[in-house]
Amino acid sequence: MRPTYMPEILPHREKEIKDLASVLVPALRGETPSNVFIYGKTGTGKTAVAKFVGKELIKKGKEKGKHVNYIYMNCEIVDTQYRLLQNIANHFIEEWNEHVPFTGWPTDEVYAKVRSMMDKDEGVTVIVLDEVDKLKGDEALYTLSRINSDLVTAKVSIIGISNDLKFTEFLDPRVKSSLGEENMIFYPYDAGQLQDILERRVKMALKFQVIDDDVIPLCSALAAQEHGDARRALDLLRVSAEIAERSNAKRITNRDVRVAQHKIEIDHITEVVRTLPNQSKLILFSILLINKQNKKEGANQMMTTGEVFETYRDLCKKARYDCLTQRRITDLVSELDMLGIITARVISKGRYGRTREIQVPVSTKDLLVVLQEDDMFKDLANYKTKSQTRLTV
DNA sequence: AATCCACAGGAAGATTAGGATA
DNA sequence: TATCCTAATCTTCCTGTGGATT
Repeated sequence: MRPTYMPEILPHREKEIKDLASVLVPALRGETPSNVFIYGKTGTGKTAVAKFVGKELIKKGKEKGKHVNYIYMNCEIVDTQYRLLQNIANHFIEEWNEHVPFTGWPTDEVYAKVRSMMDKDEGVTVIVLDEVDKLKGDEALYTLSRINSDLVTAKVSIIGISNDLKFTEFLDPRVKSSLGEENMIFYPYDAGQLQDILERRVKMALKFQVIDDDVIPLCSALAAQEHGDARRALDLLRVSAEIAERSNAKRITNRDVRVAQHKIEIDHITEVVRTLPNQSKLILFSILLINKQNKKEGANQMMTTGEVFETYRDLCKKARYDCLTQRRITDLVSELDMLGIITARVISKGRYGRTREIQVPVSTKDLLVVLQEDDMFKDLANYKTKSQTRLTV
C-alpha cells in the first residue's frame, strides 16, 4: 500500500490509458508521436498512467520487433538542462558502452552526444518529464522540443506532466505550441471510484476480513473531500492499518481511520513547520509562548498582532537576532495562516482598534517540540512573556 | 453622529541572495 | 574570479477602516 507501489491495473483510468496509448501508437510504426501535455492534480494517476503506457509500449514494441526507447524523468530531481541531457545519454550507455560524466562536459557537447547516440540507435524515443514545472529555466524544454529537427534517423516525442494548470502560460510560445500538440486532463477521482481502488488494493495487501465494513467508505469519502487524491486515500488506509496493528487490534475500525487522519495532518504540519524560515519560526514560537501562557492563566485563547510583535521583539533581543518591522510581521503572520499552521482573521474591537485575532488550532506541544529541534530556540525555551515576568517580580 | 484605536494592507524604494555571464 | 541581473525579502511611509465609545 505504499505510494511507490505500481499496480498492474489502474481502475477508472482506462480512458486515459487508451487516449495516451493512441497518441503514442505511431511509435510502433516507427513514426514520431505527437508531444503530449498531461495536467491533473496530485494523486490522479498521471505518473502511474504514463509509466504504465510506457511499459506496454516497450512490450508491444518487442513483439513487433520495433525498438522503442522510453525514458522517465522526474524534473524535481533532474532539474537542470545538463542533468536532463546527461540522464538521456545514460539511457543509451549500456547499449553503446559510452560514458558521460556527471560534470565537466559543456552542455552542447552532451547534447551532441545525445544526438549522435539517438541517431545510432535509430529508434523512436519517448521522453517523459514528470513535474515539468519544477524544471529550472525553459531553455531545457526549448532544446528538447527542437531536437527532432537535428536528428537524422531517430525520432523523439515528449510527454510533459504537470499539476499546475497555468504552467504553460509562462512558457516560451514556441515551446508551448510544440509541447502542447496534444493535451490531456486528468480529473480527480470521486468517492465511489476511490472506494473501488481501495477495495482492489485491500484484496492484495491485507488478509481477508481484518477490516470493518465502513472503513473503506470512510477513507474514500475523506480523500474525496480532499481533491479526490488516490494517494491520500491509500495513505489513510495504510496508516490506519499501522495504527490498528500497533495496538494489537484484530480489525481495522472506523476509529483507527480518524486517528490516522489526525496523525497525517499533524505529520504534515510538523513537516511544514520544520522547513519554515527562521524568522517565521521565531514568530510562531512567540505565538505558541503567548498561547501557552494564556492557557495557563485561563485567559481567552486569542492574541493580537501587537502582542505577538512585542514578544517577538523581546525574543529577537535575547537571541541576538535581527528584528523585522511590524509591517513585515503582519505579512509573515498571514503567511503562517495560509499554511494552515495558525488561524488569523481580521476583527474589529471597536474603539480598541482593528487587529488580527490569532489562534493556534493544533496541539501546541507538538509544534514546540519541533521548533526546539532548532538550536536557535535552545536558549529561548525558558523565556517568559512580559506579563508573566511582572507576575513573578 | 462623531471620534479614534490599533492595526491592515497598498506603494515604492532599498537591500540581499543566488544565479548567470563575461 | 569579478560583475552584473533578477527575484525575493524587507523597510519606510502611507492611507484606510469597523465599530465600541463618547
